[in-house]
Amino acid sequence: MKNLLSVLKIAVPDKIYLKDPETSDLGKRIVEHSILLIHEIGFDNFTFKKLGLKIGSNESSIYRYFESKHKLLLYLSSWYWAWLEYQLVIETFSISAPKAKLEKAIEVVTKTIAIDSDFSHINEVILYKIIVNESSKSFLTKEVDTENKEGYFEIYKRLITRLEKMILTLKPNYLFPLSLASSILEGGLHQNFLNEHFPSITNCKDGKTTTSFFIHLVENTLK
Amino acid sequence: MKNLLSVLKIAVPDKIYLKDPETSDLGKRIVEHSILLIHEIGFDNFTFKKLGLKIGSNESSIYRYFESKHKLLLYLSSWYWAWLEYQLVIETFSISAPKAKLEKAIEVVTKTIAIDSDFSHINEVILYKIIVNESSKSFLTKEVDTENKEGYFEIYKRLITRLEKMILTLKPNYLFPLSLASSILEGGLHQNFLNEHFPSITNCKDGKTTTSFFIHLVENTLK
DNA sequence: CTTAAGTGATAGTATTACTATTATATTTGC
DNA sequence: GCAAATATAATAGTAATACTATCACTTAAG
Repeated sequence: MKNLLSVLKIAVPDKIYLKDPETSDLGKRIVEHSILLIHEIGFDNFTFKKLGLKIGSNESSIYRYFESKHKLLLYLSSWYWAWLEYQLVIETFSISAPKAKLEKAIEVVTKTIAIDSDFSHINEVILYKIIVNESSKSFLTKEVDTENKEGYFEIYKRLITRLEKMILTLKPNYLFPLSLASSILEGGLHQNFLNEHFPSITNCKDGKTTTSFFIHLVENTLK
Repeated sequence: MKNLLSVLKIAVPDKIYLKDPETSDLGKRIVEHSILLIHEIGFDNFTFKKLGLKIGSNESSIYRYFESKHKLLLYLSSWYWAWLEYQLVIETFSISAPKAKLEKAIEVVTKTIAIDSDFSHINEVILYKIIVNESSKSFLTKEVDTENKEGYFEIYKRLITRLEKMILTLKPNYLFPLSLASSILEGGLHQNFLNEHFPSITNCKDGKTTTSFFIHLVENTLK
């Protein structure tokens, strides 16, 4: 995993940024520290000015990479979904039994990320927390339809169709494979959000994991 | 339904507002037109100044009712959840068979609201669209834990525990009744969001409803 | 060694999300 | 019917936000 990712590059739709942050030291520091700062103060309170201060750089320089903080959030989200897609593919690749394959897939996309794979400047544990707490804001906007047409959500949608395929392999005549797939993905994030902020309305705690909830749910649904 | 609601008042936690908007004509116009304006331009672009302009009133007067636009969103969300709880209770009250009761409950909480009950100044069809597109922003903030302690999400949580009870009545030994309940509620909104903005990753369209997806899901899960 | 590209510094703008103050209009209690 | 309280409106002001524009300087590439 580590080896492969040191060769491969996580590919984010290039319309999201003005200049690819992976191509320079400053770009990498912008991404790295934006994750830390958004986690620290929340996306709503996050500004490029504060980030500039944190990395000892100038606000105007950050604007050369991302035209707005919203685009930066889209970048971080896309990066995460691409990374997760990669995890999904390699972890399920060698499994041929449809049920076991889908189970592994559910595990990959619903588990809380707790270990940083440490192959890059990006801290996946913190990034995952941002995804749980902020990623919905990337599509809950008035501009979502235009941005969708521009391709900003391609990776996310591709991830869902990957899950869809696995569901259909297990049960070809199931009527809601896409809805089930999107429910697993968003629902997984939501249960982990509840676990953190509203523990009184989730059972995914005290040893019972979000993954086990969804595996049980999906298995019975597709039985 | 109409008759009852003309006697009853939808009760929103009173810490959410500075002055109860139900107690004055201006207050009602604030709520009524904030729904229309948020729907029109989106919550992020919505300001009290624009609302004041729209209702021919002053920004400062609106601030006497709500201390921020975030509090207004909390108010609208709470109002909707309270209204939905009321629908849930009266629609399921007379059903004693656990399975039929839960089915009706799922129907009530996952269907797209298309008819305004017209008992008040609040347009429920438009409000529902705001809930689908904006309500997550009411809890996706850095202040969520403090606000939760203040009781701003009580109605929402109570609604989920109502669903939980119905689930447990049908299957007392089920391990995830709260998670299933919260998945139905948030998942229902999310599928309707996808239907509107990302139709390529949902099956809840073309005659197949969100409700039928969840009824199938829940029935199999609790079998 | 010239040129282009990247970065930094500074300034400026319209808007936002409020707070504060004062004035005016309306309602209520006696 | 009138004073007092309350509600609303008008205006001004503030710090911060989310940028854009310009210019200077430094570094890297041909």
